[in-house]
Amino acid sequence: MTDERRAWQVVLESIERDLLDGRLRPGDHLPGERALSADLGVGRSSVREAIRVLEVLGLVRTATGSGPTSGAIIVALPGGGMSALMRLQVAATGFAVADIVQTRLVLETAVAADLAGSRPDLTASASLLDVMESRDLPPGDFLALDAQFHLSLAEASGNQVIAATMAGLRSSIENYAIAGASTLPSWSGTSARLMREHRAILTAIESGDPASARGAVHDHIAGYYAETNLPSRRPDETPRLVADAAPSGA
Amino acid sequence: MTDERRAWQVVLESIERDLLDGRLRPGDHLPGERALSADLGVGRSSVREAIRVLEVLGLVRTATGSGPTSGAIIVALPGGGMSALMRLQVAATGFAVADIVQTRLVLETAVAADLAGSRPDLTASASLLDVMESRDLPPGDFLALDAQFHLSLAEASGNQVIAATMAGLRSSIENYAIAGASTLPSWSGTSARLMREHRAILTAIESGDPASARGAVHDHIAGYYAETNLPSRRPDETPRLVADAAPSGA
DNA sequence: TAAGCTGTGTGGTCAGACCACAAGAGTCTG
DNA sequence: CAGACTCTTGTGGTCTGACCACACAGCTTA
Repeated sequence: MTDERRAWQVVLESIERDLLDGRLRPGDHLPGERALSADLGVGRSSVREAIRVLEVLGLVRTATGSGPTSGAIIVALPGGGMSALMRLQVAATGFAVADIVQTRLVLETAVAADLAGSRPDLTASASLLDVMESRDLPPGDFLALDAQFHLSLAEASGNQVIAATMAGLRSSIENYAIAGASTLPSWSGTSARLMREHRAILTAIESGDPASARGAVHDHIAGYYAETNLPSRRPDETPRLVADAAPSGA
Repeated sequence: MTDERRAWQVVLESIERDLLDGRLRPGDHLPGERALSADLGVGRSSVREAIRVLEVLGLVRTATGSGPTSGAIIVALPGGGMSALMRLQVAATGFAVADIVQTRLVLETAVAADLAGSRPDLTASASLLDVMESRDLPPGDFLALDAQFHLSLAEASGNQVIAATMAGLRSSIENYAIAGASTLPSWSGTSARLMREHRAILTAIESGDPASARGAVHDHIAGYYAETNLPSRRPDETPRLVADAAPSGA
């Protein structure tokens, strides 16, 4: 009964320890799969399962071939993992869409208020708006730029955690946002309103008024989702009663 | 050049589609690994890599043996995956501890303000405080209960996304919180203060005053981390310049 | 009837074999 | 000598087949 941990968890823990102790840093290569397998005394398939987890979590990037860009490299890109996690949780009804939207409201209003207090450089955000306003875009393209705009505000705030979380929240309900666009009475009218609201958000931030920045963001997000009638939860769902031990996770 | 996607991504996408289309719901069993392998035309090892990802993300639970509790079962427990993701991102310096704390502030103050407005049942939270005050606890045990208390508030708000995110944020800096405790001049003094602040938070919520609830939570969280001088970022870190394509994630 | 045993199907793991790929070393050619 | 070419090497990606430990279901046995 030794070996309480699965073999792949041994690999994951070994890599996590190397990260915490500074033996592995972003940009470094992981040892090859065969070498890790031999070092840790586990099969190569177990090593691969651990690396797969790290890849989905946005911690490593893998590439075949030879040379300095090949192999598994530590990258620490939080966005990808957050998006995958939240999208799948929404798919499995672990997350309700309404909760996602509410969380967006909390985070984005906080970001806007923070930016209004610090007056950062928002040229990147503004140029995104220029692109959106330059020509008529189909809903999919428009919403993609819209997402980029919101993300750019989070990045301007300098908080990587909030930025990554927002990216994940957004991508998890991307399908709902796009599907909702097709139910609108007038896409051109809605998109015009969204663009006005975007400008209003920037104006409020640049005027240094946290309260009005917060309000502008709130109305912008809440307005779109109210207008598109997104599902609060799967209608055919029975009350969730899934109670079980959480996986020991990494 | 067909087969743009890796084999394990094919499996992941298939399962995600089944979830979205309602063919798989929480509580259901996944087909066996060998069956999935045959159905999708990929090797069993690729199926296992996909399932491993789902397990770490908190979407499935696997068990050996036979019978209704064995196999891979959809569970949709967001907490575990969020914790693993954030802990590893912190380990890889993708997330700065200061950003984690700031995000906690944003989310938890919002939760407190929300609770103050809705007057929910907080007996679970209160009984946790009773336990914490019943006897002198070592820092580790105390902080574990402290985390549970904060989580219970998020759960009382009913927002699963915020609750899961808070759990992940908290666990990602658990080590820092515990390490910080040992640097305190007087643990008993600090813990007494923390307990007072916990009661103050509950009182503010129950009095229905969002602003003071928000303030109480803010001071509580910010105070502890200011007192423990947690690292803002690894000191030996060069400016991060890791730019790379994000893994296509699931 | 009740206790024990065995069959069967599950995930967990390993070993080995290929493949495609990309860089670098070495070779050939002008 | 410089450039283009070829081959070697090492990487991750995948598949196959083989075990193991485990847990339940049903049968066998006392």
